[in-house]
Amino acid sequence: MSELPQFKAEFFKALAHPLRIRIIDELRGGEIGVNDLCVRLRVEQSSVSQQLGLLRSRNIVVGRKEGQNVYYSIRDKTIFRLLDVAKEIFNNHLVGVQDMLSELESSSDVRR
Amino acid sequence: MSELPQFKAEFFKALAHPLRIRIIDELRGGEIGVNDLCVRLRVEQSSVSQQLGLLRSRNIVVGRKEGQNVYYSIRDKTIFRLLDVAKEIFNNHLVGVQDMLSELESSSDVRR
DNA sequence: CTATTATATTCAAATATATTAATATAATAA
DNA sequence: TTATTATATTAATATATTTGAATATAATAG
Repeated sequence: MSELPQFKAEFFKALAHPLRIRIIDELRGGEIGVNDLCVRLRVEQSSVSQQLGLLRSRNIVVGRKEGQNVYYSIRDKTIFRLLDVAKEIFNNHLVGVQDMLSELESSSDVRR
Repeated sequence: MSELPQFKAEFFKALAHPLRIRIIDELRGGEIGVNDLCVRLRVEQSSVSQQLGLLRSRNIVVGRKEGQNVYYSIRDKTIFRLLDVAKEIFNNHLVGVQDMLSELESSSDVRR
């Protein structure tokens, strides 16, 4: 039997953290240094490094050391596509909610 | 600031479980009953129901009761696309591993 | 060498999730 | 009603993850 479900689950687990998502989003524009990341995200250095470490261990991100700075980038940009599809799913859900709301409105004849 | 990262993280968390991934994959062919799911996945009923419950609570899946059976289906098929993109990412990684292996081989001159 | 700056790691406590077995509910059949 | 079948929920325990503070490392400046 395929191991793929197991791998996929672990991969999604790596993405299942708000700060990690935010970090990945920041990397859309290309390589960025740790310090910059901390400033932009307004998160303390130790937390950012921790999550970068996790992403690194899952091969989602790669660091390049230059002097005393480390610049990170996404290893496989397909991940951005993944996040975009996730956003699309949310948009669909939001539409669903709006539909529900307007149905409620019209059925109770409150409007106008 | 956007709440999207938080939502996305929770969504990915819902997908971050091998059995839940397998369940979703089974739903690609359309609606399927709980019992069928248990048989196909060779997992006991209680575990399947538990994970279905989780997926239901996250609006990923929806159940339709007919007699004593409950048939589940995916609420938004965009999720299949998400899983496909995830698979693509794995394929990329596997290629990367193969590259690594062949580099090792050639650098140590063990081959042929 | 010492101090400073950038980044990473570790640790303990809190919280969350997974697992397994047991039990509950609900529909139907006898 | 009682028994049976299908599904869902609960509870106990085990395991994993998150968080924040402290500390470690590594590069460079003085």
